Amino acid sequence: MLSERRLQVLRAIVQDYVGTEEPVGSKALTERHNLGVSPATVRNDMAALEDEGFIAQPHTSAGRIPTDKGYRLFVDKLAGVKPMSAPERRAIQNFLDGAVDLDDVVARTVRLLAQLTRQVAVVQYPSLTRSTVRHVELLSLAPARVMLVLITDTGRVEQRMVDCPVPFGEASLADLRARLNSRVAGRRFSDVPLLVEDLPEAFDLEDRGPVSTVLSTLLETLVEENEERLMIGGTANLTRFGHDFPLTIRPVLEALEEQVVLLKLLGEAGDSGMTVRIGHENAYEGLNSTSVVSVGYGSGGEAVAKLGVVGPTRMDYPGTMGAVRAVARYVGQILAES
Amino acid sequence: MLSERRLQVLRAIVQDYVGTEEPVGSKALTERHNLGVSPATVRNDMAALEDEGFIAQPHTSAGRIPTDKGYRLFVDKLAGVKPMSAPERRAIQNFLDGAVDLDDVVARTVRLLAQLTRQVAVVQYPSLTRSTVRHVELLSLAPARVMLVLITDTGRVEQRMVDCPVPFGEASLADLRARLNSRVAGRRFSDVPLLVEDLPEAFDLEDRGPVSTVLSTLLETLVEENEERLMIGGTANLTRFGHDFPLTIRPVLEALEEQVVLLKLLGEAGDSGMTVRIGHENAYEGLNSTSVVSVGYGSGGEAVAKLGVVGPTRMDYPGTMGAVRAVARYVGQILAES
DNA sequence: TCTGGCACTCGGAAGCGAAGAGTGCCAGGC
DNA sequence: GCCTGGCACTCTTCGCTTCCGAGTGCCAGA
Repeated sequence: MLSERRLQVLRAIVQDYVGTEEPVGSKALTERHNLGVSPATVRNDMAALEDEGFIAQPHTSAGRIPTDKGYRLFVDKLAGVKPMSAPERRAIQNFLDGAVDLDDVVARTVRLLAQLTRQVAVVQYPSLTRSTVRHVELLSLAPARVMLVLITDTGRVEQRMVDCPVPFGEASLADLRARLNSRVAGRRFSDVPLLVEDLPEAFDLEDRGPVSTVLSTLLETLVEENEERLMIGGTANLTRFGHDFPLTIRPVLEALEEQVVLLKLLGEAGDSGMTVRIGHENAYEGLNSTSVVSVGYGSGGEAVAKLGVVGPTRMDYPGTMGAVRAVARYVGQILAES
Repeated sequence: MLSERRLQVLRAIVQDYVGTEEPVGSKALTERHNLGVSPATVRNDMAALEDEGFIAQPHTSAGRIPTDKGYRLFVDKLAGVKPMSAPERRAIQNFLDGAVDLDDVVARTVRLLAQLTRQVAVVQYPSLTRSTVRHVELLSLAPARVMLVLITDTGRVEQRMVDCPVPFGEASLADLRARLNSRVAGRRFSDVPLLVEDLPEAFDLEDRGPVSTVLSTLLETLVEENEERLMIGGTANLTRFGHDFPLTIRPVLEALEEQVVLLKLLGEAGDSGMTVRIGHENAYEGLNSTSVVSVGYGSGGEAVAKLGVVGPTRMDYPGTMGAVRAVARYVGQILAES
């Protein structure tokens, strides 16, 4: 177990390194933080911290920088979450309040997060399966062609074209619409499959074909993982990443382009509470020198999707976590209101 | 006027520079292209080209690189559009054919363009005002709350929430829906305002309020410029930009994040045919060292939106133009089919 | 008008040395 | 037993000089 002072030393190293972006030495540490001991003592502590793998030296005659393990300890034990100031909170609320629809909410959230944290922001659209159905609409566009529109309580809208094997009468369609809505409106999407299972039986034999086609499309829409959309922003912040550019930034940009990777990234994060993945803790290789701070957000108490930021492992964790948490909270409120 | 050979020299310089990314000297030129003259002669030609402002020297003892003006001449007079090969065309078609909805078409187009050109791809969603109405749907979500859903012939769907001042009866809503569709279905969005102008008069006095509210929301949706959405991709290709990284890449990333800037960029491009904007020809300062190749695409003969790529001025113009043109053509076909 | 030759310029790479930051270790003090 | 000041040592960084070569411009001759 590390002594109290050694933890203080580690905290000081992390803070200084995050601030200056340069390896920090024993002398500078004692000058900037009054630890009450001499540089020589700090040196001993540093040697111990290095033995334990919390810090490392880039090269022999340089200061120390925290390792992923060091950041992990810092986040878990040494630093809290820095709350947003009142003006900041007001600004967040004002900015988000101006949104006109779900797309706008998400877009604004991305911008906001990117600006607050000066990092890359990632916001997932409220997921279908965890939302509840507000309304299902069926539009007859052509005799054998129906458009299916799903509206969620979070304001998200999904539409899908359905080509029926045989024409579908307007009356039957209205019937289906009515029955469908009376069964599923207000229910969770994940419950829908069970709720509509026996629906075709209520129809005449001739209509069962089209009804089944529509229903199976509906179910498809629900399970389709790739409908998990997300939006990213603030990539220009990547340029503040480090000095060794192309090598660092490239894989990150590539990862950000792969929505699958990002969704997995957010998906892996714990379901409740804030998750911080540091450096190599990220499964995806390209993000090994980045940290991901993410948290769920939702209209009620329950999370319907996640949002977060991607930044260098050398980031201001307390501040970033504070911003992410605050933004998630307000987005949840906005969604609940709409 | 420049002699034929001098134009050849310019063409050779552009080609070599694009290939090697290094200033090209007179000796290398004569070796790689059989111009039939000696380096000394080429040197004279180069001096002339430099006088005219088509090429420049980064520093005294280096080779020449093309200026924006040089690229302009190259694009206008010296190079054609390189057609895609048959296998490439097939690949494009196959890739786009798999799309399930409009979002998917746009997403796939972006990926495709980025991969083909190895540059940043920008694809604008089919614009509302230039499309025609397929269907307008009104859903009653609550007594005084209506959801307006617009469906275009290109498959695009827009929805908007409408809060009515007073409750709106189900029957009246159905009436409005029917009248609205019979008037506007199949018509161009730009004609809609005129077509619905006198619609409120057909209703009872008590319903005119809600009807007007719904209609004005409809019109709002149509004119709202910021509803011009677009998608970008391939930003990882920016890392192949140049050696002087942060400085070059930063403003470009910033520009790409500003949808307004990009829309303006595409908007400025000529309405028909391919447009190439080279370096300083771009109004936006951050893109002064990039070129933008864009072209309109559409389901019929007419362009409903634009797509293009953003890359370094030092790009393979014939190849890029060929790819952009081919992709635009196939996207148009896909939209027409759906 | 083109060509070969030649002197000149200048940027980039390589080599060298001094400076400085930071460390590890040790002996002595509290 | 822990902390401290001192000291020798290690490396990186920076500036300086030198050298090399690519590329040019110009000129005289074919």
